[in-house]
Amino acid sequence: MVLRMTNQREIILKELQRSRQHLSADELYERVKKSMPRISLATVYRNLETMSEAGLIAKLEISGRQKRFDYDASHHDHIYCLQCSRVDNIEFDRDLLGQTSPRSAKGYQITGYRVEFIGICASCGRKNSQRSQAGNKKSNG
Amino acid sequence: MVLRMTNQREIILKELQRSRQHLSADELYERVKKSMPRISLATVYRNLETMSEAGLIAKLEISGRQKRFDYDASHHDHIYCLQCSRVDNIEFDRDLLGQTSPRSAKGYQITGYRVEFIGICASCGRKNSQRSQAGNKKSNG
DNA sequence: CTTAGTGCAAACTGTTTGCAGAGGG
DNA sequence: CCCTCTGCAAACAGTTTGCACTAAG
Repeated sequence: MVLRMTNQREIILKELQRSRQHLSADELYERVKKSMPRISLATVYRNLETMSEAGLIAKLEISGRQKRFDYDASHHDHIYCLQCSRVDNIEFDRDLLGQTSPRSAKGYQITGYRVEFIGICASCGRKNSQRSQAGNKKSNG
Repeated sequence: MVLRMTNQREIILKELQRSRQHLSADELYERVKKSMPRISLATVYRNLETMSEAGLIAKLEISGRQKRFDYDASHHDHIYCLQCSRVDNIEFDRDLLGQTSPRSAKGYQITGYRVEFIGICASCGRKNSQRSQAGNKKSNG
């Protein structure tokens, strides 16, 4: 049960931190392969799981999407892009929601809540407005 | 593009409504099979997709879990059980969150947000307290 | 040395798709 | 009649697992 700091584990963790993004297992695998070509995807999955259990990183489970991993294990909320699935941190007054949210409902004992913001990221927004500019003279189907 | 009300579609819809629960595609498939044994799981998936696009039902995408479908298509929030994955409706003051939540962040144009409550449902809570009663005389590992 | 961790391939879960034939309007 | 819908099987994406071998402590 003692956690060993293997080469693989270290590289995965460093790559995730270096990215400053919320990467999926396969994105991370592609990056890590560059410095360790024989690493397997299963190892990446196993280590991400282990490290998120150990609290070194956080596992993000966004509705209906591939899991992503966060170099920042502290509790915070996220926003994701409808178009490209990119995930970023978001800050808002979580306490206020905590005050107004119910403590129990329908016999449930409530242990927590998750807030996901949904939107269009800067780069997709830019692409969209370029596209609609171009399409202006034609129709917009 | 015209929606046909086939036998399959009707049975799926009625079964979902009758259940008054938030069922997954395969749970629904098992129920529907009783009155229509030759129906295929693909048909269930296709119809759930079609009907949620048409606004007849709602598709629930809960973090890191199988999709579930809601006979009530109106917008409301949900709570799910950590132990058995059961999903129920929950009511809370959504407007208040709307007022305090940001309208944009990190270049994102925010189009919505989703709140998920997490907890232990009544029946799992009961099981747990029975178990801990029984385990009281021993240790609690 | 011991036992956690690895690479590989194969399994598994949830969901989607291509196809030829069926049936709703 | 047409064209949407169906059942089936096969494909697919993301993730997990069994196994024999490797390496960290």
